[in-house]
Amino acid sequence: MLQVQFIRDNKEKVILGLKKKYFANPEGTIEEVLETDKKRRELQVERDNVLAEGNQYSKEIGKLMKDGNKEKAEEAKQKSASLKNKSKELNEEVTKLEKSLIELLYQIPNIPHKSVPEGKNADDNEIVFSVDTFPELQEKALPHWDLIEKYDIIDFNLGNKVTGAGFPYYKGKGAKLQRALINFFLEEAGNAGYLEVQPPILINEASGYGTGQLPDKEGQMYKLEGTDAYLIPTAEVPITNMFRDTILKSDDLPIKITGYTPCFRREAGSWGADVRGLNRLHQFDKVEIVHIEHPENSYDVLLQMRDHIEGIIKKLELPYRILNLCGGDISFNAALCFDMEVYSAAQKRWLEVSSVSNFETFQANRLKLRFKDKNNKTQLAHTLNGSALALPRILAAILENNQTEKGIKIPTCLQKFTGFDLIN
RNA sequence: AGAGAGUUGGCAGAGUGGUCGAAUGCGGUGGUCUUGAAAACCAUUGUACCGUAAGGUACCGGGGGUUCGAAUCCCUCACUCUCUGCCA
Repeated sequence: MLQVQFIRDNKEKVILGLKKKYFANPEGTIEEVLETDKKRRELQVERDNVLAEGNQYSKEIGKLMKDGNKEKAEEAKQKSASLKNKSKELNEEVTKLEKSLIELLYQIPNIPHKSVPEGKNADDNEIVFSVDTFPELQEKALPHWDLIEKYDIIDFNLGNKVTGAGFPYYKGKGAKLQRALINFFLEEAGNAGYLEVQPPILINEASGYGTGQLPDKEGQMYKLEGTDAYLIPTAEVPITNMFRDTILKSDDLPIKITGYTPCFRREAGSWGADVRGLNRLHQFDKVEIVHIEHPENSYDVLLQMRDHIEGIIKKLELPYRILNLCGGDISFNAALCFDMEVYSAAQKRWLEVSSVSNFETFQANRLKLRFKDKNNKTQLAHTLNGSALALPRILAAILENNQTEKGIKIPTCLQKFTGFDLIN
């Protein structure tokens, strides 16, 4: 959520940013925000004045009662009572305006950073880097959904029976490979200085609002009946919300946290031909990295995070590319976002395996996540996060790219975790 | 899940209707003293909104109510602790 103060001070900049994001009717929305905000402030002053007057009377009454001057006290009571009614009315209006202001602000996405490319959709994303050599597969190369069956390492039908579509069983070497990937990712993050946490995988509504999944993406999460709890769509939610309603000390920053969790996504409406096999699931595993940073450092840090993720992909020996998402494709919350994609050679497709973003103060404002700066002033921190990494598509790419006649070769970096070097 | 007791500022802990944004202690910050440090002493030390400022308003777990006036009384929800039950 943008700060009203920021919108007030940077009206034109905000409108231009919203246009870059292809937000409908930026001028009208911003105008509405500013008007609502102005009215709110005016009414608040009025209400506060009435309350101040009432407080004066109350103090007076106290004194008069003590002095035993009942008549005058009664008089003052009458006046105070009428003021009270007035302040109640004003207060209701202020509350109403505050509510509509917040609702308006919830609809407004983050303003893109200046280096976000212009563009309407995924075709306009800027390719920051791409490998130029791709694995050459034998003629009979199989897509991963066939390899999975051939080696009996993942069972979708069992998942269908026990739970439903998109909840596969990993079996034998498939399950071990999953575990190896999780361990490998966590170890890499640990070596890079991240504190490992194991967060809850259920979150409450306040947390959903804190990181921006609510109110707009409610349909993407599973809600537990009879509770206000949701299954997490990403570890970002429970990890970043660790710092909700927090004022950090200056030297607490930077904060770097990693965590492995399963992630749950309803993916309502996006089920179709493109999502066979591991390409899109309702439950999947992911290791996430989260930063809380000083505003001055956040863009350097974003690149460091990108490097970290790139390093992991390189160690896995997967062909990859890095995209700088354009204004039309970048997510609601992000100011700048890089997508990392690996090439899955049998499908002949790029698969998104990570997304690393700087939210600047957009999340922090909702979270009330602040820190004391050098001058002991309280200001909003910057939050960043990235997947490092999401498992299923990495698995798909490993299976497809590393298939040989003898079986599937396990990347060297994983072998100490799997205990085997071939799936056959 | 049942019974009882709680929830106050960074922490500990007073405060049961008016001058309480809140005693006191600890901690933090600045200063005096000292060659330096400790100790001692003095001052200062919550958050948010409005305002150029002076200042005003709100906040004592969340929400609602009673009252001219609520940290204090009432209702409700959440959480914590103790005992009982259950349990990986």
